[in-house]
Amino acid sequence: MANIKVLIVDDEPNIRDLLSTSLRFAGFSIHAVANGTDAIAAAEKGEPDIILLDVMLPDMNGFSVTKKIRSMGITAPVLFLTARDDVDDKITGLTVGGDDYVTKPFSLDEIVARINAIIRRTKPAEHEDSMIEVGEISINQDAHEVFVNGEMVDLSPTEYKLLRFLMTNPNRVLTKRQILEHVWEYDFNGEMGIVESYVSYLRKKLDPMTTEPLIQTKRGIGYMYKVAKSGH
Amino acid sequence: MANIKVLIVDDEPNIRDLLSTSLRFAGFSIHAVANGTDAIAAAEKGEPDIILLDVMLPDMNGFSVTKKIRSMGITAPVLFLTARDDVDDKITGLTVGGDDYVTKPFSLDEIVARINAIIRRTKPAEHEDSMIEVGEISINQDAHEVFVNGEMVDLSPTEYKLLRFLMTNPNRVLTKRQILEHVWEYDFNGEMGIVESYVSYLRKKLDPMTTEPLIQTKRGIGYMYKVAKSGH
DNA sequence: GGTTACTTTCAGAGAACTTTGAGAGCATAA
DNA sequence: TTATGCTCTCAAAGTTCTCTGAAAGTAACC
Repeated sequence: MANIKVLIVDDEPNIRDLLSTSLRFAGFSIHAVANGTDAIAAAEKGEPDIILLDVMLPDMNGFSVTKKIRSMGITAPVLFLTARDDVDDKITGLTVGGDDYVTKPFSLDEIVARINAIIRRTKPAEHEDSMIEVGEISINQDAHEVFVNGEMVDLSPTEYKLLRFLMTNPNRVLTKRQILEHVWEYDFNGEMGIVESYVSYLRKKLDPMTTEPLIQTKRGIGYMYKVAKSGH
Repeated sequence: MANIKVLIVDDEPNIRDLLSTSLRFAGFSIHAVANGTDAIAAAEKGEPDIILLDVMLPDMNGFSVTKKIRSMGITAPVLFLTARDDVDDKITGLTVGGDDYVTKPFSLDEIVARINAIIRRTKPAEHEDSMIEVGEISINQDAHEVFVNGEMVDLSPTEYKLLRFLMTNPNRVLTKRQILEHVWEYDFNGEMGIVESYVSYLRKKLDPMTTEPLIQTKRGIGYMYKVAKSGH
């Protein structure tokens, strides 16, 4: 993957750090600022490939920022961060370009998935594939569709995200905490038992269609999506 | 392996010494401090590759320390040390990026394994292989899987840890006390007979699949994982 | 051989962990 | 409103693991 530059704009330091750290770890180049004025300056100077933009900023709102940078000839797509209540026609109307939006609180895996989806759409040359195929299961990330040996399976949103996270880390044990922190929203306050529940749901739906169970339990640690090594 | 610098942050002198000594022995460069303020200074000056950070510190908690050093542009991954009770709800959001956590009381072997796992993930270039291969047995540390002559063996968590410790010290006699101190948690209060029990479990599972017994008894001292010297 | 000290193995109680089902609460759609 | 689906919690039931203690086995030494 080419080096993708992401500009993060959020006034809450917690969110900014959370996003910076985990997107940097996901392989993106990060520049983070706290307000609209800095965002406009950074967009002009840094030539980001994508902008993560909080809609509520202290000095101006995200839409004004977008209009301003677009008028400057910067076409980088914008991924808006917004509170759930603010998702009205303003946003849905604005996501015409390559833009998209995510509601707070989000999950880290969700943000990474959305960024990749946007890059896929806007830079077809240097993207990652929208299909994830590991073992007997394949996922179409654009359509959110899951196929087991060619047959489609209906998953709830959470089941889908959990499966996607497991499949992007095949043959590696993931602790329940890792799973919780990637798949669930960052302010989730509940118990890890929910991971166990959702693994159970996934197994119930997937195992009847596979030749062998795909999600292995690693007692005392967590779970692992197991695939036979292809190749040597 | 490149020289890995580890910054240890813990206010309990016992724990600090325990960690310093055994991590130094494991080949890391160590710098140890007792509080958050010193940790921030040391992180800035020493440029550690990884930070071992107690969550409960006298002056500030580990979360604040992490935020502070991350906001200074230091991206070193953090391995949090935390009491088992605090894991439930307070730590969510901590293990971003390459971070991980270990609950107190931990075992020394566990700490070394986690550090190596984090370095493998964050510095794929200069890491050690996730496979340990000694004699007829190989261990995949990512998947926590053990193979004897290519065939997989199912081990319990403690059996796995014991075998890993023996295999990282081949052809060296390990006293029962050494084994107890590395494989079991540091506050383990029981008898050394448990080492004998677990060696017995391992033999029962491994010996039927090897050409000769691999764990030798050194009467009056301890045990040794024996391998024929492969031509250098 | 006989004695002693150490080691191996077994069996079992209790603890820890996992799986699953039932259901409350909530949001969404008809 | 009612119906449907989803998320999450809780608890019961099942499973596996840990550790202890005792009995049987083995090596070392006199």
